[in-house]
Amino acid sequence: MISYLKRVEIMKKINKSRYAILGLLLDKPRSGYEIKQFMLEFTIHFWQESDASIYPMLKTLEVEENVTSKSEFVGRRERTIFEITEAGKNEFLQWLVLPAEEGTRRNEYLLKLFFSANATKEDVIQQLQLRQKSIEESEVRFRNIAENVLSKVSDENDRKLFWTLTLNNGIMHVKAEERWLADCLKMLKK
Amino acid sequence: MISYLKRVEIMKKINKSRYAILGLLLDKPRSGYEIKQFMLEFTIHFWQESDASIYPMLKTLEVEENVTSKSEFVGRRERTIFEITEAGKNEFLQWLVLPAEEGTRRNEYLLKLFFSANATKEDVIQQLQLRQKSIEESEVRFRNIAENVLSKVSDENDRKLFWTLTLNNGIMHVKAEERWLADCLKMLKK
DNA sequence: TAACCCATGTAACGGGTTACATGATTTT
DNA sequence: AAAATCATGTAACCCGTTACATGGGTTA
Repeated sequence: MISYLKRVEIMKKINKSRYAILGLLLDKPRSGYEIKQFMLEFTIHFWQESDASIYPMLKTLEVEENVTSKSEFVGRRERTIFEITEAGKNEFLQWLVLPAEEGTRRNEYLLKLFFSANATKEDVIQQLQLRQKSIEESEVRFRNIAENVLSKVSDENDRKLFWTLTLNNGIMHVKAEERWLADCLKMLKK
Repeated sequence: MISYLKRVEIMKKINKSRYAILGLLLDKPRSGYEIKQFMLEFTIHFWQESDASIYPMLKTLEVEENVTSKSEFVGRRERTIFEITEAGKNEFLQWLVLPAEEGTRRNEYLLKLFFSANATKEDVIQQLQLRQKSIEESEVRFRNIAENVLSKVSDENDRKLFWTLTLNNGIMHVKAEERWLADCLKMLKK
């Protein structure tokens, strides 16, 4: 229980998976599997966790008494539902108002482009087109979230507003990338 | 020497620091320290390496015979200069034409915003303004690269062109982020 | 002569993913 | 009856950073 605050003092760099998970549990009780699914639908463009992070972290949070668990049946299927405690809520809220830290920026695509004086023009153009395709896919995914997913979310206490804002962020950056790609292709074909 | 290709088969996810370093050495021979400095100036917005990656990786690359090293004096100061070998060049070029992999997207700032229904309006606005400040700093940094750094680079074989394109990418995204932040503040103040 | 770069490195630690494993239930 | 999905988990492994350490050279 105690060890967490101690870790913060000593280490500086702490695991943020915990906050992503606590935040979703503050919205409502969920199973590990539901957390995974939710992230795939809503937060994929700015936050993701793998199974191998979620399940162990839920156990850790339970030991720390930040969440409690209970067994529940959906039809005949059993699953473990986790609920946030007051302690967990407090820890989450403390994190929420802290200034966000910037993560390491690593973009392999730009790294390749940076070195592309060593490639043929054809190879560079092919890479750019691959990138265009992957960006288009993101755009489709975003439109899908906007039309099919977010439209079904109820707007208690501005929750939907903030979900929309993060989605908009993704859309803006995708559009910026598209414009930039078009510019690049224009310059290369000269 | 051998082990590298074997690792690729088995593991799938391999270290990309090697390519960033090989790419810079293909440009010209450099010391570890110069590699670090160069990245801080030119690639900071899409690629970074810490000392604790660069120096050990240079040693690994030397064992693999992808680079060779020699001692050099700058004034009285000694440093180890690394030069890429034909083998190293080949490995780099093979990577260069491969499709770029997308890294994990993790943006703590957006994660907080996503959960901001649990914060006060004042806290949210403060976070947005912090973000604005950090984005402005990026913009200044980019302008500095464009005006003071890139202007001094000679344009052998399109090198400068590609360096400019990656810089433009940063600029486009910074502008997109600024517009989005302005939109957010507008929506929140309603 | 103190402060600050230059220059190179290592140990320790936590982070996070892939791959593997299991078994039940529902759908086709 | 097979395939897909639900649901949960572990082991192994690499990744990458922080913190620490060292010592010489240069500048104010």
